[in-house]
Amino acid sequence: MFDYEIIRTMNMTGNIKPTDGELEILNILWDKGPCTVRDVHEVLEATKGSGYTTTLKLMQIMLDKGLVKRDSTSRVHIYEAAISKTTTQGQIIRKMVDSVFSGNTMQMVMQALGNHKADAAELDAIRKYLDEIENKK
Amino acid sequence: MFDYEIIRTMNMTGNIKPTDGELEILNILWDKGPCTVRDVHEVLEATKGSGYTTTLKLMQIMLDKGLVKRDSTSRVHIYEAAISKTTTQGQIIRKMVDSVFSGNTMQMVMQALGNHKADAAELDAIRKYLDEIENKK
DNA sequence: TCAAACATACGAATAGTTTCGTAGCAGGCA
DNA sequence: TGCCTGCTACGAAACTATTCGTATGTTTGA
Repeated sequence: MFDYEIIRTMNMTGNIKPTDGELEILNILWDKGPCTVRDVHEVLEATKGSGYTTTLKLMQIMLDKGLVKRDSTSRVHIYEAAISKTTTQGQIIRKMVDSVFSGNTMQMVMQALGNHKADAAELDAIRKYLDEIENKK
Repeated sequence: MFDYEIIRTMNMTGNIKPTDGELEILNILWDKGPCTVRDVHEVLEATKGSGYTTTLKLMQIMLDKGLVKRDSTSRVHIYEAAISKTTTQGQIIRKMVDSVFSGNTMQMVMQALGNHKADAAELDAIRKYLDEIENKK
């Protein structure tokens, strides 16, 4: 359907570290799927009031870094995330756990649960998930 | 015991956002308690090979930001973290959940549990903790 | 005493992120 | 055709984070 160009394939397997601004754009792309710069810009303009060329430049940099890919066969380029949402989330969690919790995932999870006011349904969902994990072994 | 100067009290209640470098230093201070620049530097030199004045400068900037406080009554200044470990961890988790999981803490927790190879003891610890949370309500 | 060692302060170079102005090119339409 | 609009490309400014060299002052021990 699209004819994507990918500048640096490196990031597809290697480590990524999207900046905050890049992450905002990735979230939009993950949410809406393939987008033009204008599509992305309209969201960002509403939330941050940033200018069109700002968004454009950022997306061009992301292309260069391999965070997004694009189809530029037509005049209006179409961008899509080049890295998966869950993979990226996992890497960000890992980095955070390493730098803030000395790599102790369980401690981070408990801290997160402690700060969050969870209702009974949410707690049950976690219990069910724990059982699933245990049964899979 | 110590006679601390605190430059900007703002950060004691307001939002903080330690950089990666600042977080490394905070971790050392949380771990070891009050430290001289040299104490901190020796750890950083071993792990990163950074220079003494680099560490010094960073700690001075952190003082200016209110991330650390120091006793400078004696020639050798003594630094201590000005923000608590658990509070900081909580804020970092919140920021991460907001920007990467659209504020959905439970989703983040499940993702973290899913990626982490937890053993039975760890899973039980979480279960016990969930019960505690539920009984407190 | 006085030189070596060690401490802080400060300025500046470097690198990365974010922002936007300007230029140049396509297409549509009066 | 020729103007208007919308698109991409590019360069540079502003800002932040990081690093380190140098200046300067204090302590110590031979």
